[in-house]
Amino acid sequence: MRRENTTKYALLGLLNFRPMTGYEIRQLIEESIGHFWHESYGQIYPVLKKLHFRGLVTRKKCRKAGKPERHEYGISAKGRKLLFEWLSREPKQERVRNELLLKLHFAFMGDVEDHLRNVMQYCKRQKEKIKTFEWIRSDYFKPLQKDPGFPYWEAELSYGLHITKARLEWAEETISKLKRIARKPVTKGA
Amino acid sequence: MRRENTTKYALLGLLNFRPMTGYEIRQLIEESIGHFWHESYGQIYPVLKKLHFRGLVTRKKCRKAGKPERHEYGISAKGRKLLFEWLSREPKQERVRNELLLKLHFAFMGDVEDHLRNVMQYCKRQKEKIKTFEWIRSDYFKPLQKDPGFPYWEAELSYGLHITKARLEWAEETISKLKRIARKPVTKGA
DNA sequence: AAATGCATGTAACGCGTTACATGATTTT
DNA sequence: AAAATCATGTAACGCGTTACATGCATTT
Repeated sequence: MRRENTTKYALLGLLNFRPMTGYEIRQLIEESIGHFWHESYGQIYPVLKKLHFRGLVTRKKCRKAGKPERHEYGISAKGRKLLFEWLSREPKQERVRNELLLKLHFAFMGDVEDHLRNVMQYCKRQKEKIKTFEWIRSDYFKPLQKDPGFPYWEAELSYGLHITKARLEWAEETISKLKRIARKPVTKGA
Repeated sequence: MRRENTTKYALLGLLNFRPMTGYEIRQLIEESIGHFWHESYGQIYPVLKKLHFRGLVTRKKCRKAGKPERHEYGISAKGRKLLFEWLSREPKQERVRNELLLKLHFAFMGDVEDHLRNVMQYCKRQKEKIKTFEWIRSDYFKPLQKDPGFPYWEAELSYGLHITKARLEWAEETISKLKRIARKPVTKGA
């Protein structure tokens, strides 16, 4: 079983909203699905090229007034068919690699303070994320309420909030645990 | 900034528990840190070879009675130094790619039933995971209580529980949302 | 003796990242 | 005119996966 290039489906899905250039795709990813997906230019442009070669997207030179030349890509009927076929399939499970937890697994070998600092940093990031999510919900989502995609986007956001809050809770709990360890090293304990 | 091969640190960390063969390493990963880390043989063996070449691990032929030849690797002083140096550094942030959420983002383009099925599947897996975690806590952890690493491993497990419960909650919430959509498609709604 | 399983590895492949190259446009 | 920014790409690299190869030991 060969590995599946998911990038191509991400691009097809985005192009099914509207035609876009590679640059716009990247920007849209950042601002709309950045919480759970990423693509780099070094991936986007070659994949677009390949999709075009395979007839899954159309490509149109378009030069807007006072702008450098750009290529606008749009999904083709063939591409849409492939996208729908992929959409109907079960998502493949992500394989996680959590470096923070890996380090914690070895933490007793090193300095507690280092890991405490790491978890505190982690904790801070979760708090920031939650603020962002709440901003999205209250401001960014306003004009989208009538969109057929809205309930799904709401579900995505909710995912982010649930997970991030869980991480935050864990981090706070773990910080106090690490603080106890730092005060009372096991090698010296009763 | 070149990409960092984390596999090498994972292996060094595990070998710092005790000397092991590649096969044993793989097994240990599966049973101890499998919830947040993975390595394949095709990665483990070459990396061990490279680590040996660089003098970060020692290698010893060891043939146990009635067993095929095997190589046992152990961490060297140099390797331990590198491990500790890595341990003290801040973990690099993971870049997520959540295919389930990506599909949800495009879900309104396709069939609600497909996505409902996906989320239900996801929900089921979370329930199973929670059971596993609870088994680990009640049974697997028993003999480890006195280990200096124990509080950290407890924290790891707690991470798994927090996250998995959050995912489960989200899944249940999302299932009812999707069921509502399935009954009342937006294109026909009031 | 054959089949299965254990254990160790190599080879091929391709995804994805980082760094670099290019040119046009806007700003200073 | 120079610097910064926008936009589009290519090239090199290497991590990690999958598939394959090998050989010994145990089971049937």
